[in-house]
Amino acid sequence: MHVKITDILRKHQLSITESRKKILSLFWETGNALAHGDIEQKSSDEFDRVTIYRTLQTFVEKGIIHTIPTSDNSVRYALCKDECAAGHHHDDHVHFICDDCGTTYCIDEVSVPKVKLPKGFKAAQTDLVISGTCNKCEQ
Amino acid sequence: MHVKITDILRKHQLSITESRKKILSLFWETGNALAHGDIEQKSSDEFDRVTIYRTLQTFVEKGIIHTIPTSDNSVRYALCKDECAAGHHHDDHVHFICDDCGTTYCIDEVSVPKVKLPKGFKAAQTDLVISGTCNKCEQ
DNA sequence: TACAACAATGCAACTTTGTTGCAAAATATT
DNA sequence: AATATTTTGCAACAAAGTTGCATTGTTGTA
Repeated sequence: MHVKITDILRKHQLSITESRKKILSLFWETGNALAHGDIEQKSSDEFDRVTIYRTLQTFVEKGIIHTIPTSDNSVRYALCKDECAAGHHHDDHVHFICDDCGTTYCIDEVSVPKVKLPKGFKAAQTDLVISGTCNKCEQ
Repeated sequence: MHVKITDILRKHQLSITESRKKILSLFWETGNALAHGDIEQKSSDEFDRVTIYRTLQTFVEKGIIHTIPTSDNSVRYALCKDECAAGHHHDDHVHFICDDCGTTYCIDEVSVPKVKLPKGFKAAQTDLVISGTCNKCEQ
């Protein structure tokens, strides 16, 4: 498992550091999306806040993680699929945010439908974010 | 025009105040979505920052405006259609954010396609946000 | 129209979130 | 193992958002 993580970093031409390994493994273990705050809590003062900001930024630029827009001023991040390359994200799956527990899922099974835009509008990225109740909070 | 604005406030059982009239008319005049910062600038020290926060919050609760999720930690707000009621928003149109000029459009012509979710997931709200280049920034 | 009841505003103080520059430490390269 | 490069932590700051409370403004009623 640990080997896998350093491989990912190497693959994206990033030097192997403690913080990058730790933060990347957090995403790996959690499975779901994480906000900056989540990472700060889970790494519990292991790293400086600034380091987390910069690491996330680097990961996004390199195509290791992608952002998920939200309406509550807490952008979330999730692991990209292999197809993602630096600068060009291909995350055409749906994201689901649970109103109860706050967990953010990547619904890989469902892909974002293509949308026709009015003349002159050119789409670069499309995000479909659904909020509601997840399968754990549902009774 | 001014009559219309007070009517909207009255219709949602809100008392008519200067700040509410001003902020609501800003949305009306602009047509596009506005972030908190935009409103702060456009009302140029006419009101306290706190008042703007609270006014926006009230408008969302009452169903006068709705939020548009973004990936840059600057939630935007736009006028709801008539069908929106307090607590229940029905904004099933697409939102477009221009990467160049930052303008956020409500693309009313296009409606959000329905999506099948895995078992146990119940959707309350669906947001389709597209970013790219708008028809003004396109040459 | 004036008055009482209520709601909204402004202010101050504070918390949280995000940013920048620079010296120290860690990583990579030879 | 030694040097060049990158990353980190610290400090200081800027921006964004929140809360309590006294003051002001709004509404409904007499």
